[in-house]
Amino acid sequence: MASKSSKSSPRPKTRDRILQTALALFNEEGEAEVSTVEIAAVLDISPGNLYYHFKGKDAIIEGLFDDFEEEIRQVLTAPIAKPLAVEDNWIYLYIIFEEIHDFRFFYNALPTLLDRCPSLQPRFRRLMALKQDVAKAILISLQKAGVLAISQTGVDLLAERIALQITYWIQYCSLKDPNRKEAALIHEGVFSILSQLTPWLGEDGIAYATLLEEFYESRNA
Amino acid sequence: MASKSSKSSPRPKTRDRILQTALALFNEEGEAEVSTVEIAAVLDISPGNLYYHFKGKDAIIEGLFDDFEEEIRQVLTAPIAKPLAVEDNWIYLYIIFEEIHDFRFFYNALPTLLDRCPSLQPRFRRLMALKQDVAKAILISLQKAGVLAISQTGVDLLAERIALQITYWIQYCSLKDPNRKEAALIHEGVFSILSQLTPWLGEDGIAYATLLEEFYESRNA
DNA sequence: GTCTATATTAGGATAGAC
DNA sequence: GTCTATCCTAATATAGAC
Repeated sequence: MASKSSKSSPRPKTRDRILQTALALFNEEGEAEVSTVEIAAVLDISPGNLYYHFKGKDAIIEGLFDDFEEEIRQVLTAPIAKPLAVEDNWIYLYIIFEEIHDFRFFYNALPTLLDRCPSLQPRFRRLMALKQDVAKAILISLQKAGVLAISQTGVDLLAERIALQITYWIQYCSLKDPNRKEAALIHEGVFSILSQLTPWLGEDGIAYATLLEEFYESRNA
Repeated sequence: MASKSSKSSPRPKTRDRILQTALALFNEEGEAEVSTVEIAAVLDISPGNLYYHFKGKDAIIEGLFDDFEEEIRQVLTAPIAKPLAVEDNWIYLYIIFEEIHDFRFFYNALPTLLDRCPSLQPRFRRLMALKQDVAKAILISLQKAGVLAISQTGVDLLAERIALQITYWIQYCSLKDPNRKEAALIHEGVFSILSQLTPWLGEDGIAYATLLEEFYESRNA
């Protein structure tokens, strides 16, 4: 019942090519600025053909969301295993950011998009909640391990702020500087989020901050 | 050279009624979903009349931005006077949030809107930078006063996170729960932002946290 | 599955009378 | 300043041949 965009069939399937091209165009120009005709033109197929595969633009958007949801769920449901040290969670942030970047057209007009495709509303909301829950779970495990000296309500607030920052970091940075390279942008986002934990680390805070800055600089040259 | 939407002339001026109605509709349904014809219909004037006052929808948007920019600048350029204690800055947060809420249609599709109205791009970017600069200035004065135990780069990071959170808080909360009342939403946003300062307050942190929660509860009944 | 052709609609925008 | 009437354009969507 979900979309099979993976390696089930041999041929280059038009349906998948449509999704792929639509995604690229949406991300570049914004979903609102891209018409079905344009997608078809880029693919060098007829609009009629496109409509054979998708009932319309909304169906394409839903198809793309299927992919996004699947990938993001994989990331979010996997890592609830080993929190280790604070700095070991950065890899998940990276992956989430990359996922969001890949589907950034979606995040660039969330309210508009969700009320044009009401079926996506609950699904997106569940993803947001899941993201925040995972953040909270990680924070709590760090708290219980004595790494984070933070109160219970502090955890809730922090988890929410982190979830918000993850959601909008890429858009915010792109607004400030549209020419920013993806890698640098994501790297800085991870750094910004992790650096937020510093003041709750007590004595280890200084060491952590140093470590974090080294990590940050390491990719900045 | 700016828009005169204030009390300069006696009559109820159609131009202003257009702006006012457009703003209400944009906020409710999203800018993309509102046509010039619809605006005219709600106002009970003809589309032709609307086009007499504004070259088109983009001109209306720019007119609204003029108002927004003016108001937000007033707030942001005024307060650089007395930072006092941490908790005294909450009033500015309130006002900024209300301003953003009043023009939320704009924030709900920033990337799309800005590349449809390129003239607004540098203006909006300046506003974002100003917001972040003000946040930073306040944080620095608190730091210098010995209230905030935070490093120089810590201030930069914190100011950026705060600016981001201000920008997107309302949208984020509305996505989670569309029925949330404006007042509660803003109140919680102010609380969330201020609570972020707690861990840098050292010994006063506990007192501050308590004070903050009382402030939060006080409006929550 | 894919094409060509075309129907349908709606939004943006203007001309000219009042 | 305001209205009526109308045009233009572009996007969505479908029918029917290949």
